[in-house]
Amino acid sequence: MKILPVKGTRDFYPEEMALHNWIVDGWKKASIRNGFEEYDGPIFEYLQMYQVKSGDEIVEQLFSFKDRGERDLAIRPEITPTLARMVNQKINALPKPIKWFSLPRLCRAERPQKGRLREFFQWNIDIIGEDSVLADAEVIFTTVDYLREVGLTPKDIKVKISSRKLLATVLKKIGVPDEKLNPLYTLLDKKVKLPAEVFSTTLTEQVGGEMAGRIIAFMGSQTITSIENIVKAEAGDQLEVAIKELEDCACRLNQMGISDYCVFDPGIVRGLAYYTGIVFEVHDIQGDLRAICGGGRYDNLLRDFGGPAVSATGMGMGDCVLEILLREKGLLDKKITSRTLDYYVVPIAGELLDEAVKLTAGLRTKGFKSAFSYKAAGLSKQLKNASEQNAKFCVIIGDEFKAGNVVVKDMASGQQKTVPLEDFLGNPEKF
RNA sequence: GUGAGAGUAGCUCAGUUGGAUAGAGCAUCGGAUUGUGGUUCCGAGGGUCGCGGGUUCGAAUCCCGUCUUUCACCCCA
Repeated sequence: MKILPVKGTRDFYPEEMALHNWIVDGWKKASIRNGFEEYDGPIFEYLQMYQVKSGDEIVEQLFSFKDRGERDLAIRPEITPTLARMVNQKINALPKPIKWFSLPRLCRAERPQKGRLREFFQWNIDIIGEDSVLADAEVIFTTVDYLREVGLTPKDIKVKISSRKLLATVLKKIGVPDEKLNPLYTLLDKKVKLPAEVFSTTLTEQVGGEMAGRIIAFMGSQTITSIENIVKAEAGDQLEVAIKELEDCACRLNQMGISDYCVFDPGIVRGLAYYTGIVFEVHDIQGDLRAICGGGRYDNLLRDFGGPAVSATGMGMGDCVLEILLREKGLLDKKITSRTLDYYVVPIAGELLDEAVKLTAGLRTKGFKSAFSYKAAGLSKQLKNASEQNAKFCVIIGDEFKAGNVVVKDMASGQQKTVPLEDFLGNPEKF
């Protein structure tokens, strides 16, 4: 009976695993050099935890089950609720600001499509307990730090930055009533995907022509300062605060040297309601992929999970879209493989296999990645095997072993020399 | 959950109007090659044509169902 892999899942054969590890290791290194510490939680939690933030419709989009004690559980579709739970549990004991990262494996019961599977990995970084936009800037910097390291340039991607606070205050000043804000966010979030006319008509249906015109003008703003042409800020009001935050953030990003990656874009809304301040997404410049990552400030989340009102800001990046983009940009063409060896030991005759096994074990004991041929096939074939496994050196055990010697061959240059086995094993790197 | 396209060897694909034993390249394994790799040459293995049903003298080919997959919608934490 043939059993297929489950829809929307991936098998990681060694080749794919090597690539996956390369991505995950990059995330990890970028996190650590930016001062984040790793955490993780269980891969399933109480189903209720995911309903707190996102409501009941979320249940349709995750894998849930009952355990034998009739508890409603769910495989984690995101890790932020776990983070909130973990931080809340120890909030008083943790030094602030809390800078944590995680590389969770997540599952969502959605229909797979481009850049979106039912099981995936996501890089998460969060800074908790710091109100300053410096924290938002640091989250953005860490994100760019990674993307830049893997070879993406300002010609490939842009960090589009806006502010939920800005959007909310602008909409209120324009005259949108509070109860219409959330449905409006959903519509505004779709602006780039909809034809301009459809967007305009739908918007007019929701708020009327006059407001719609001003909202469209706001959404088209190229700079932070030009917003005041549409709505006026007054001293001390929320709009002034929001503008100041965005300007401060831009200033920090400039100090950090990544301005060329960043752009103000009031079209960035982010789907869910819990964002409270700066929000951002990274997009490919061509714009034919979904967002590479998204994040922002969510100052109420810990409180919503039964903790104190502690501010937080963070980012999440999935592996699927990232991999598609890197492949399109030719950044995965270089060899990413787990098949490498320091030494490949070649016995020429069957009776020399004993020596090959002993020598290989000796090299491994000294910490060198080494392998031997299982059978004493022709030298030519064994050298070919060594090449295929990307061996740096071959150690040939043949006739010269009668005099206690082996031949060490540099696979890159082809040069080789005969050396006493004892000397070689004593200090392999010398040869 | 809704809609559209696709499914032939491990991979990429060919297969005439429905016709006889379903092919190629790459990959794998073996040999040329009993002391010199990345090239080359020769050979082999590998298929329930996704699965089930129907039409037909005859189906990889046509029809229906189903599964998988791709893309879009919903949603996007």
